[in-house]
Amino acid sequence: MERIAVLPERERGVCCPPTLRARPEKIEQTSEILKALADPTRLQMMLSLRDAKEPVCICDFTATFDISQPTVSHHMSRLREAGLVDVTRRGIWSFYRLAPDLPAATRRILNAIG
Amino acid sequence: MERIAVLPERERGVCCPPTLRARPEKIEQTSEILKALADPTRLQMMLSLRDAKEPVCICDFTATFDISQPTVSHHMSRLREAGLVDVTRRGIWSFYRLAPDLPAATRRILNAIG
DNA sequence: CGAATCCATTGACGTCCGTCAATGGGTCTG
DNA sequence: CAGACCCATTGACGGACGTCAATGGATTCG
Repeated sequence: MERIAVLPERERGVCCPPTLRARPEKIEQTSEILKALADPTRLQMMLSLRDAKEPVCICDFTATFDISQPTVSHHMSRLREAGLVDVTRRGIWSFYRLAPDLPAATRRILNAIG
Repeated sequence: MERIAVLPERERGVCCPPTLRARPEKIEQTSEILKALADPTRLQMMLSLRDAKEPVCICDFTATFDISQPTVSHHMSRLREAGLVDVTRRGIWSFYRLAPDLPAATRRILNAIG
């Protein structure tokens, strides 16, 4: 059994709680963002919007993914509630784009993905 | 009503499916990583491990978070199954650290967070 | 107006998730 | 060996999630 990097010495019954640098509120908020991204369909949507030069409409996503139109709408609602996305209606169509006021950290995560 | 950036012109019944750049398999895999991170407790744990100079044991997390010991173990199992984390047992203790072979993209996400 | 198109909402269903109490297996100390 | 300590697993439960079929509102075209 190899000795992995610097295992700390310990005494029974004594714990060394790690210091939590981030505020709990911030953690909660970040985990909401991650929840919104943690679905294959929504992730795909977000990457499409990230790389799109123009806003994209629901009908396009419906044509792309192998899921029903209500499900596409449902996912978009979740992205919107998470503040990741932005709608504009024009006639019959609903066009979506990345939220223009996306926090820097969120944008970093999005760019880190792929 | 203001005109948002370049809304594309559309014709009824004609869709413009966005091009999907990432392979579906890769998307699925990334979303698994995000699922593993998308819980406040696990996110906190991952950030602690990211910033820790030494491996951290379960008892420390149990002392830090306001959840039961089985729940702490359960979260660690999920992180391990996602390949994000690595265990070493020493006597009574189980020490965890970030997986040494963490993919570059995963590491970027982790650093992007906070 | 009537038909067609796009989209959001509702209701329902099965599955996964986060949590705990209880239990048991390992390991050290006296 | 007996007791204390650390940890993983199991089983259970309520809640959230992903999906669809059905419905209806809104808008445009003929």
